[in-house]
Amino acid sequence: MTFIEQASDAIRDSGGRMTRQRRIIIEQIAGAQWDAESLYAELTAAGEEVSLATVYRTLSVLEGAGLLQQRYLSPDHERRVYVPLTTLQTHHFTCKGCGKVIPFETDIVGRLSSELAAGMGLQVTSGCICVEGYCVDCQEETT
Amino acid sequence: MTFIEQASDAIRDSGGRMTRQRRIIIEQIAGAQWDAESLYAELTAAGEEVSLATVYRTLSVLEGAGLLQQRYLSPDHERRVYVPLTTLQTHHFTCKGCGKVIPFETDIVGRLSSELAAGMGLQVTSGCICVEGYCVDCQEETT
DNA sequence: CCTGCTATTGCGAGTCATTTTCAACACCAG
DNA sequence: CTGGTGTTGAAAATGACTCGCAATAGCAGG
Ligand SMILES: [Mn+2]
Ligand SMILES: [Mn+2]
Ligand SMILES: [Zn+2]
Ligand SMILES: [Zn+2]
Repeated sequence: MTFIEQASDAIRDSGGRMTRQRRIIIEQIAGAQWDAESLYAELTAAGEEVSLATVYRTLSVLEGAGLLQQRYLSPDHERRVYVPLTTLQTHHFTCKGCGKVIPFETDIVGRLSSELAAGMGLQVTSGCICVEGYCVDCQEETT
Repeated sequence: MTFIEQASDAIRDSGGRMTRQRRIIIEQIAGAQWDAESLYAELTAAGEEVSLATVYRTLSVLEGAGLLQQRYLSPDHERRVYVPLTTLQTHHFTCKGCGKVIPFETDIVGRLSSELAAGMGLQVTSGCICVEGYCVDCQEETT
């Protein structure tokens, strides 16, 4: 079952409707992560008619359905992106030099959850990891 | 050397001036973490005269000097707080049940930095880790 | 196919934390 | 003291959303 089918089902199962706007948004985000503004810009540039408010609303609906997760790309909360859960659950490193976003995988949230559960009895339900610094290219430049 | 002395030195060393407003802000944040609005409310409640804009600006200056670090208390980055680097409490767990914020210490950012440096050559300069879930009390209630 | 109910949309207005503008002010080196 | 300039307060501006509401359009049922 594709991401788009999953999304349609999830929306219909909760009494929602599949609209033209939702369809184009879902198709666009099926392949990669997007933040609301960029996704909106991309769609309108491609001639699709949809409003920014609807992009925000649809991303929120899909997140509620468990099909997307929101992430922040840098520690200072610059940009909120939504990642489809079909892609591997990654976190992001943002280069302060060139702005490049480099995804990486880690089970650090899982490890932290275990530590907190064992040590303090805390039950972690969600976590956010954002790191920034300098990529290989930008480290060389400053040398 | 106290936090206040450190701050004064850092400000003067960079060509800045120690003003009445900066002094009271520095004294207040020397002991604990604050977000800008709360710090402002606390100071004005205590009869101190300072503007919210100056609170924001001073926190930013101190962060630039390396004396404070900003943190978000929950994964959805609701509240930004500044923590003095003299205290060791570095990260925060927010309870979704009662709103309690529980600080904890971990070298998990350090470990992640090492992993990224070794594996991908990335140089991490700052990172943010925020976790939320349920505290011990709130776990019991739902049982 | 119609139809009607109501979920959804578009657009403007509203939020809200944070930043900026700019004229008045106050540090502090000399 | 005093001038130069770093800082401040108040208000306006930002930016990233979120909301209100009338118009629109899915879609279940007939
Ligand atoms: Mn933001
Ligand atoms: Mn974070
Ligand atoms: Zn780079
Ligand atoms: Zn709790």
